[in-house]
Order: sequence, then structure tokens, then C-alpha cells
Amino acid sequence: MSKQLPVLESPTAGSCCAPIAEEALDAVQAAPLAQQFKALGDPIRLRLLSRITAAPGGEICVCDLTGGDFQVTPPTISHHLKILREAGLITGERRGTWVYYRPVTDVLKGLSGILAGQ
Amino acid sequence: MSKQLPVLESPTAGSCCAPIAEEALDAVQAAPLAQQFKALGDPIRLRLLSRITAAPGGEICVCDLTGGDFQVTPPTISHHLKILREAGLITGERRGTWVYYRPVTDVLKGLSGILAGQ
DNA sequence: TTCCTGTTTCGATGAATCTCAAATCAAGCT
DNA sequence: AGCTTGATTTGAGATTCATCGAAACAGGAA
Repeated sequence: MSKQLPVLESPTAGSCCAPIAEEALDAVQAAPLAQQFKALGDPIRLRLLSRITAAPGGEICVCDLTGGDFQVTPPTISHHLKILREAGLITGERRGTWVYYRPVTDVLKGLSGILAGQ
Repeated sequence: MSKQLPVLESPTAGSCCAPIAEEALDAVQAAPLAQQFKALGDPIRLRLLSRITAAPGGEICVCDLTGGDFQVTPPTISHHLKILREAGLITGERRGTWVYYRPVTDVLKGLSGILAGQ
């Protein structure tokens, strides 16, 4: 379910993507964006994404996440990773025993652009 | 409760603010950021913020929000505006009969920078 | 094959959230 | 004062979410 970010076409300045500052969102446009921001709206998920994005090599093993200083059980970690995955913010891949996650930078940059005001 | 965004000092590249790509967030740093992203994680709030940010003159009257095409009652609109307000994303001011809201652009740009990866 | 470690899914529970109707507050007007 | 309009707050109902323990699944090693 790798839902792509519906980057809004900017009718005026055709640089990148229309931020909320230029034109009001309708219900259809707002729904997927809200899902992505909601995925970011949890301290644990924000820290998980932070760890994934800051990881050297652009990816991180789940074992380095569950063993971390998060005060939650592995099932909870997995639950939060799933929400980030379903929002399209990260992707996961199993290689042998371990599962590796990496950020979807295009989606993150898209959200950033929407917030930027340009 | 106009909570300022705790812009993270970047120890390495001292350009603006440390995005999640550079250093992992700890629990203390993540909490206020999560509150702000959570405030964005609702379609109605996203559309409200969009309307506010896109408003000519930089502000908009609540009467132009409640009368809009949102399929919710005025109390619900007011509830969502309060959440955006408490997250520090907008500010409201009463001038006579009507209440006007405007975005807190610094906070929005701060969130954008955190997502941008630089 | 049988174990063992790592990860995800399932089921349940308590907390948080969204929405509305009713009540309350704020400001202007008669 | 009393009345009207606009906006918020309160209280209640229904839904969603976060978290856990237990179970199931995936892959490697003995």
C-alpha cells in the first residue's frame, strides 16, 4: 500500500508543489495529507522516523530500533512502523533474518514543501 | 498557550535547524513536535489551516470558516481551531464582533525544515 | 527435521479524539 | 436594561488509537 503523495500542481508558480499558502485544500486533497501528518503526530513514531532518516547508509535494522531506549515492547514498535509504512513515509525490506527500513525522501520533501509556504 | 517551536541547534552544519535527518530526536524533543504534527493530522484542521494561510491579508474571519463548505457545526470548527491554536500553528484575535485567525509562519517553516532533510 | 531468534499479527483494554446539542460568553444594537 | 448575532465552552455519545500479552510467522543454525 505504497500510496504516493498527491503533489498538487501549482497553477500559478510552477516550481514544485502548491503549498497550503497558495490555494485552499478541498476534502479530497486533504485526506491523504492528513493521514501522513497524523502518522507523524506521535512521539514514538517521530523518534522512529528520526532514527531511520538519520541512519548511516540511509537505512536501519529493526533490531536497532527495538533494542533502543524506547520504553515500549517490540509489538508496539512494529505497530508504529506499520503506520509509518502505510502513510508512505518509510519502506521496509526483509533481508535474511532482519528487516531494514529506509525513509521515502520524496514524500517527506513533499510534506515539507506543503508546509513551507512556497 | 503560545508554545514556541523548540528549534534544534544543529551541531554540525549550522545553517538553520537540525532536521530529523541529522540527529535522532529524544523523547523531550519529540513531544512538542508530535503535538504540532498531530494538530495537522486531521483533514478538517488541514483545510482550516489552508484557508487561514491562503487568506488575502494574512488573516481570515471565523465567520468565513463556519459558513464554508465544511460539513460540521460551528462548535466543531471552534474545537479544531483551538487545537491548532494550542499547537502554536495559528493565533486568534477578537476585533469587535468577529474573531480573526492568522498563521504563525515561523512555526510552520520550522516544521517544514525538520521534514526537509536540511 | 527441530530448535531458536527476530518480527509481525491477533485480541483485548484503557485512554484519547471527534462530533453534536445545549449552555455560556462577548460585543453591538434598540 | 433587554435583545440579537457571532464564537466558544461544556457535557455526552460513539469512534478511534496506543499499548500490551499471547500467538503466529520467517529465516538461519544445529
